[in-house]
Amino acid sequence: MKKVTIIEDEKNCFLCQNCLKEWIPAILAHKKNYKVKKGEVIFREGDPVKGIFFVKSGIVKVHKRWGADKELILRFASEGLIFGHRALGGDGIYSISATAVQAGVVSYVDMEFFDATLKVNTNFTYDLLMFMAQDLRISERKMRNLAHMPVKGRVAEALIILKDQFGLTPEGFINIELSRQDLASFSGATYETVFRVINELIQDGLLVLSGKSISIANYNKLLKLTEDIA
Amino acid sequence: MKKVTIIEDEKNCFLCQNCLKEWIPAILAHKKNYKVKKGEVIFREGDPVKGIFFVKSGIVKVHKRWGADKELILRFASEGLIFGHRALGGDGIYSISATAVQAGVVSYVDMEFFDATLKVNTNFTYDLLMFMAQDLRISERKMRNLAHMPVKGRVAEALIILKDQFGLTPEGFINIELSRQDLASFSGATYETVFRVINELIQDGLLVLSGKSISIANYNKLLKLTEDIA
DNA sequence: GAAAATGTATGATGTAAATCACCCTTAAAT
DNA sequence: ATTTAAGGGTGATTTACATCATACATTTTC
Repeated sequence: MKKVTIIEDEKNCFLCQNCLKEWIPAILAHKKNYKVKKGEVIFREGDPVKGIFFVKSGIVKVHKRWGADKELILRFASEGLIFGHRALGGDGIYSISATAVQAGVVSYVDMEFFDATLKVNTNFTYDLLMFMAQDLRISERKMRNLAHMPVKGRVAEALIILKDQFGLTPEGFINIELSRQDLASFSGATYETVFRVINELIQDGLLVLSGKSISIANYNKLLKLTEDIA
Repeated sequence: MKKVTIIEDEKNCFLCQNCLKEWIPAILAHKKNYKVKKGEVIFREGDPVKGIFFVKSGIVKVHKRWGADKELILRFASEGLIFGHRALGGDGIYSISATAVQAGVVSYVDMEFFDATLKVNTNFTYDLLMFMAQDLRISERKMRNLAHMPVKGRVAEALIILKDQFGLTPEGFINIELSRQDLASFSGATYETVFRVINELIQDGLLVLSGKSISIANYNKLLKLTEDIA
């Protein structure tokens, strides 16, 4: 990661916007900005925890591996989102990896300073608590899906989540460049199975492809695949 | 749920022990204690959120269903643990169900009061944040396991978690009465598959059964089944 | 600009785990 | 006390996925 200096920094800083005005100088003094390239690993599962990150621009995948060549993408952190915060109160080892899937800039503060920020800015702590409750609801739904929902439903849900998080291009395609392998890892299935499922969804007129871009042609039918009433 | 009055109530009250002394009278004024029978539903996925619960005694399973007859047990709340807190900052609908698996007493405070408690007791909010970060790490590991770990490993991990949380009886058995169906739901597999896997584990000398009770005969081998290095 | 690496596409084969089926025991309910 | 329900045990069958194999396209690298 290459360190970069950004002149105007308060405007799109997650911490600055959620903390006391009086604390902003402290944030600016501690914060470091890093440029990350596509595919660059920010930290790896098992690494010692050094601090907390925020996405300034670009997209970061948060993932966990199994064995040598299997991974599960837990979520994508896009502009304004925090990542690495699951390390709070832990054993000092990152339980997940973070890798840029689209080049951008990430902000970083060391753990000690982040902890001080929480203790000083009680409103920020409260807001973060609400945010993490939301994270937990999403995780638990995904757990249930992995245990019981067929792959088709999981792919459908993955696409809906991506559409909600990243929106659509002017042409109506889901606005994220994602490899098929990453889409498979996000759905919790293999590349080949996801490939076949997508073909079925195209046959049935729920999706339309254009190169790597995916467009949702029938949202209601796609949504129905994510529901549990057979 | 039958409401019960408990005279000495500060001693084993999760809130009292983590909040400011000055706040305790407010807690005692708002808190309600309910007796729950084995199998009794405390709240159901989809119900409107009314408040937050704490286990005073007994064991509560937190679970999420799929279709008519499939469920996944997310975790067990035992003495002193909070449940229902994922509702914080949500849409006012419980995303999970809570059911007693062993009779006991649960405490309850309404959402409004809990929210006030968070705002007044900033240390409590901080502690809860750390607790939820831990919850998130556990959830994400379980997600990864459901996606990639074979059932044998998941059953092994379930048993280790149960042993860590509930300890052992004097005779060395995992100290929780759990139906095979619940063990299967906690492992994210069907009753039949878990039954077969347990038999294999007995054959291989990793487990010993006595009626419904399970004893871990070879902890290291069991632990090895939960690791990802093939 | 050749070579290596990475992503995409698709059929054939294998298998882990779900589903179905049945019976048997124990606990709860009428 | 007899029925009903709930949990436990076990084999046979099915299936949804993963795995394997192979080919081609595209991007990156030296």
